[in-house]
Amino acid sequence: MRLATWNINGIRARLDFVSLWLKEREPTLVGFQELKSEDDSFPHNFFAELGYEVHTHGQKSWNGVAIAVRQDLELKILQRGLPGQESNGARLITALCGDVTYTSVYCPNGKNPEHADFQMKLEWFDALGEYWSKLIAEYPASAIGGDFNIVPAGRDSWRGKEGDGEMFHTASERDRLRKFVDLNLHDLFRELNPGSAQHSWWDYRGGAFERSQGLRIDMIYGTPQIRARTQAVSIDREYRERKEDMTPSDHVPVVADLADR
DNA sequence: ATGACTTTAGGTTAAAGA
Repeated sequence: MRLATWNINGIRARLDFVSLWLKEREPTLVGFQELKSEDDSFPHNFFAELGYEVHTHGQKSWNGVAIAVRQDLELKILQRGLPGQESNGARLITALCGDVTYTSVYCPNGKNPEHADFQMKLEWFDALGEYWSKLIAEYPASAIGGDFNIVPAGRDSWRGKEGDGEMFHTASERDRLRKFVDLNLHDLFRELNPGSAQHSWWDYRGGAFERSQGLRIDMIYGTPQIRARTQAVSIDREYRERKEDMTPSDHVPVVADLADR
């Protein structure tokens, strides 16, 4: 089973890139974030022609998450929307495929520590922990992939330790992320690539990608059962490169390969 | 440098992103 996560920054603007990537990677389950599309206008036919069924939790203009599954597999949606946080955007969807649950999350940005959205971001992570605790009590083989909008540690930022305290690197954000991960979750990329300083996002502005000024904010976490089955995890850096007249997302996919049981 | 670039909504610009 190949799991992936990708913040595609507008699904309708990214169809050419998504098509190339699905054909090359052939993932089993994909969590998408930042659809920027309502459920009714989601391009289901486009994905069906590529062999995928997509379950969406969208909204107009902003946010929006989805889970795509190879159309020969059975999938059941367990949850749309983070309980208690629905008014803060369409940011979570959970599916069950076989004995594995997969959740796609788009965590709040928070803007800056002085903004009201910052406190909302912290509370959102608390709510995510509450939801996750209940989910894993019923489904011990659970994974969650998405844009967490927090840099876990110094080596995950182009700024290194110098970034500590800056937005996305603050102690309060990292405390909330750590509290969530402490629910016995494993950062699959980090554990299989312990010394790596790869990133998953680069600003569109100022030539950040060419200057290697990125952040690792897109992660896939798994419970111990998922961790035990994980064989390889990679970050698809090449999908940040402009191809012909196609504009990439500012995020790239993260891909995890799990052994079949 | 409240910058840079890109998306959406919908309008001749603004908001949001990280």
